[in-house]
Amino acid sequence: MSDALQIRKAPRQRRAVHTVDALLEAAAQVLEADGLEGFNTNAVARRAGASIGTLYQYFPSKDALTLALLLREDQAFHEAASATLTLPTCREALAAFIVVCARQQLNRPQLALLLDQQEDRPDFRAALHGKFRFRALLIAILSKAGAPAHLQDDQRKDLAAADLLALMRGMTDSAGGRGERDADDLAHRIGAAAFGYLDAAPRQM
Amino acid sequence: MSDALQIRKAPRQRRAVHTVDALLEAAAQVLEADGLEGFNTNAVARRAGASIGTLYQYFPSKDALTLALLLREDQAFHEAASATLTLPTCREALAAFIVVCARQQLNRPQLALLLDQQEDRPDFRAALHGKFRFRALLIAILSKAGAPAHLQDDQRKDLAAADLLALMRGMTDSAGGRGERDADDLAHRIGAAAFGYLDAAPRQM
Amino acid sequence: MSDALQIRKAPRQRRAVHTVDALLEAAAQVLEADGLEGFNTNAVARRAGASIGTLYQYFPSKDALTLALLLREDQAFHEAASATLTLPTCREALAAFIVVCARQQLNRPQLALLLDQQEDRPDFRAALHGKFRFRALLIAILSKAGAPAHLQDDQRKDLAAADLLALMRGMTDSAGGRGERDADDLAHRIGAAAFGYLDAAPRQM
Amino acid sequence: MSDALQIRKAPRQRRAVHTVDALLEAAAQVLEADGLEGFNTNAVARRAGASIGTLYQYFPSKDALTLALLLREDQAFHEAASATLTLPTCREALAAFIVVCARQQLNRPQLALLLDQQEDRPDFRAALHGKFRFRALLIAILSKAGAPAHLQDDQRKDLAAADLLALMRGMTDSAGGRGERDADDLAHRIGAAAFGYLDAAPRQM
DNA sequence: TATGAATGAGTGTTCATTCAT
DNA sequence: AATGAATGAACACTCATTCAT
Repeated sequence: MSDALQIRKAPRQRRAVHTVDALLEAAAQVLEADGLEGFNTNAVARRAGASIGTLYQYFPSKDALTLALLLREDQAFHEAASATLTLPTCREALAAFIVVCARQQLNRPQLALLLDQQEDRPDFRAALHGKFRFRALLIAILSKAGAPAHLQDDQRKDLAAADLLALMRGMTDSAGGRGERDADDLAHRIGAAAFGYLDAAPRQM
Repeated sequence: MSDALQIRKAPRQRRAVHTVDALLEAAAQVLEADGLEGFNTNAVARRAGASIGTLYQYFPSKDALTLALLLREDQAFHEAASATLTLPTCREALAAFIVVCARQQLNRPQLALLLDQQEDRPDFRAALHGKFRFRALLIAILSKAGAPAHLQDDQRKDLAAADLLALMRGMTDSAGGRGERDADDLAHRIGAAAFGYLDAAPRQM
Repeated sequence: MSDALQIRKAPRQRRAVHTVDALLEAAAQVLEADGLEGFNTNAVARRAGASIGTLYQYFPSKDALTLALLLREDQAFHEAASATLTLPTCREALAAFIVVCARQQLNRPQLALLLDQQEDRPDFRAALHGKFRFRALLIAILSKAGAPAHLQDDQRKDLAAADLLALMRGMTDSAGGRGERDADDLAHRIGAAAFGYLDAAPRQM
Repeated sequence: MSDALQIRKAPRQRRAVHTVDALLEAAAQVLEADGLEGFNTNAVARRAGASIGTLYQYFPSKDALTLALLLREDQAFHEAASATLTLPTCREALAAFIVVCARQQLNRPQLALLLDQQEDRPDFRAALHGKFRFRALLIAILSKAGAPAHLQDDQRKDLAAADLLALMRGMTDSAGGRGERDADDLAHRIGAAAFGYLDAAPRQM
């Protein structure tokens, strides 16, 4: 279980690097085109123009392939999202973060949706810092100057980060599914909900 | 495609009604316990104490079974949600609607999550008025007295309904996945985001 | 691992019983004809005139099938061997035991040889009392009247039983491989070695 | 069939000799560590620190590798066994022969067991004089002074050699499998059976 | 000469679905 | 109406072997 999700061997020759790339891109395309039910290793290999044996030389299992795709897709996304941390205030950073997320999602919406669902699988959760890295990012943003007073508490901050992430994910997935293409408009609407969430008074219990 | 998703025959005898109920409840339990990957017709029949042949007498395909389960789960939910239409103002109705959704989701969170995902399948979308019924409901709520002025436009109302639904779904699924149990607290947080969304000024383009 | 080797479901209808029998006999024939390397589930199903799905309805894995075959082959053999316990003296019982073994082995020599090898697999050892039942039998025989004095010690008895079993197995497998057909002659030669073994003075250390 | 089992090319350079040795030793280790089911060419090459291509430069097939290993393991063994021919009497030579066998087997028991089984494969039998060489040796021993009178007949001598070899193989494999380490004690027990076999009167038919 | 990337037939196994009883 | 035996296409994965570099 531990190494069953790791890449099997690092490609050394240039040809091999190209093959791995082709396999990952093929995986993305199959997932987009045929959904989870059409996502099988034979189809991925075929679309990559590789043999099934080649696929398994680099990925020890179907799950390892999926995970590698997840990581690849999160890569650039996470870097862009991290850059928002340089902004001084909570509101600025959050707004920028939302824009980054919306753009990412509308880029390849079908793919993003399916990968979002895969990220929730417990075995992936374990092998992945991804989701949690995004949450950590959001927590850092909520710790910046100008954050609502009631978010001083770490526990509340944690919950707020989870809520905001979920809200964003829900809205972006839905927008992607409906074929929206204007990321900035989507970001604006998400921002409305997110800032509404932050500015609301906490519930009195 | 036309009848492949319809129930095969209406159960006439009381015993048959009971069998169908048992099959649906078994389907729900298998889905909750073993997830999508453990959800297969043999397992459902076994858990229902019925034979696989019996299952196929009432459901012409696995998809028909899934769809029937979806409808069953939406039934009570939809009724409770409809009741909120009796409330006079938009804010009251929306608040009540959110409470209903949160309670529904936290009732059987795992099941609700998986069914939410199934609802997105294109073939189900087509055969299902469900999702759209909820959207229609929400549109009706947004047409009540006290709704933001910028939602006069039908197209904007449509978009807002989709956004709010997505936002709620994202937050409830996430809360359910984290094991939250306090539906009213969850509803309060969702409300914060939802009303924030509604009260925000529309984007100037 | 625990139930992966057990039969999956007991056949209820007469047709099913027949199918299971056919599968086991097909397994035996494939093993005899094509050896371990030709022994695969598809070949077994094909020879049984069944589909691969049917095979897996009764045997949850290839190993379960192999194990079931092992048990089937040991069944009659073990019963006949047990009957030798009714004989009064150690020498009579052992002689009879050897005859039973020789006959069993020369009956389907190729099959017996391959099954002997399978019996040594650790996972089968665990799931099987078989081999040990034979050893227990032999130990009981060595405890009868007329057994050599130096076999009073339980540990020595144990070792002697293992040695005799191994000796018999080696000689019968070899005879079977060479195509011998005269079980009584083989038994006579085995007896010579076995009684020589028993009558020899233990080593002075 | 003719050259598929032969070594592909004799290693000329010293480096190549070393490579072949490393491959054979790696084969032995893989066989010991992981059994027949873990014994594959990729694993052997990896353990030898060579590439799969290199392996196939020296061994045209997996079987050729196995066969070469068999020959290597028999080499020293056969030489030691041959030396017993210098002893004058049948009993002395046989006793010495047994000791040599026991020591060989307990040296690397797991390996010896698996190679014993491979030796029985028909295609190996054909390509191998090994087994028969040992039988020839034993026949020579049985022709020495002091051999039982009833072994004058060549056919009987042949059968006795086969029986004794099988008996020894059975007992040594079993002892090795049980983890025995005292080769001399094992040899003593084998001797008891072997001499018992020789001294017994032939069966009257 | 050595490498390791690539191949693809083959194997174990699952599961939706049918149909004789 | 209910059963459960049977089917077989489909899929994950392995491994002996080849060949361009």
